Amino acid sequence: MAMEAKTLSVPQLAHLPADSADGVFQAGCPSRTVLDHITSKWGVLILVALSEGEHRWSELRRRAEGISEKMLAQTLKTLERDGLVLRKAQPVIPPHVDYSLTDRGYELTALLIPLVTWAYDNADDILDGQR
Amino acid sequence: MAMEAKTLSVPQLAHLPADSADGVFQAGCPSRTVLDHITSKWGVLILVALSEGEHRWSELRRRAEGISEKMLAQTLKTLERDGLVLRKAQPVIPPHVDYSLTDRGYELTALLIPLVTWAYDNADDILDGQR
DNA sequence: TCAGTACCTTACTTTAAAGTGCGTACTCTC
DNA sequence: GAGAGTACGCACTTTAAAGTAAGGTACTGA
Repeated sequence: MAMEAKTLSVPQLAHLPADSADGVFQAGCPSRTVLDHITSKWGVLILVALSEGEHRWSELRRRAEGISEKMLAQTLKTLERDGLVLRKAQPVIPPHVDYSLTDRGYELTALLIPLVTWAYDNADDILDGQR
Repeated sequence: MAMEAKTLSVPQLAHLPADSADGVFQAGCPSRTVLDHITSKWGVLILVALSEGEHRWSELRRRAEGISEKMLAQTLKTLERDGLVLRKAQPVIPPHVDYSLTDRGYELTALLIPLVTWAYDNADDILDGQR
């Protein structure tokens, strides 16, 4: 049982399914747009935050430290338009709005979270190696 | 009435390992920098291209359609500094330089490829839903 | 000789992303 | 009745990312 920690069994052959996703290399491919949205600085953070459950506007603002109100609004709007985030507004005063993930959003965060975790785990090593 | 079709069996409790990667939400966290590199527009494409094996400069240039020479140079330099890409230059003329992934690079692309594949598979759906 | 290839670098310009600050229309607390 | 909280929208400015264009080297093949 020793150190199972991060012994990722490096799959030297992690290929793209060449027949299907090869198109990302083409300039006009729509996947480029989608990729830009989901790999955007704040997009990643918001998606990951929402993977932990429903959040209100102000909770997200506090969670994603450093985000401005403008960027939060913009990011949420994009993700909502992409069908990744669901916006539920209650017509009360003061306003109460809940954000959560759609099915598609959950599907995506399942892939995003390992990436973020990897970045976190490797960040120090990577930046240290640059003297 | 009963048009709440979007309900989901929320299958993925794909949580962050809260104890470890939670720090990404903090403003000064080094993982933010690393995340920016590996989720950059061209960074993703170059990494995925290299996951298919060694490539020469001009091969990468052709593969990642639309990239400028400046961006290719810059992206490769960043990835090399991050210890994700290996540069092997043969001192011949005309110059011959091969780029490949390091172990760490392979580890990363193993996570990146599912993401890119997902983006490709869902791109049309996502963009169509915005009429 | 003269274009062509391979791998870049530097300088300049354009564009898109992000930040700043203000206003709104309420209500609830001090 | 002053101030804070809530969820934004809008206009403006700053800054960082990206594109454009040109140049450079040391050759090779025509």
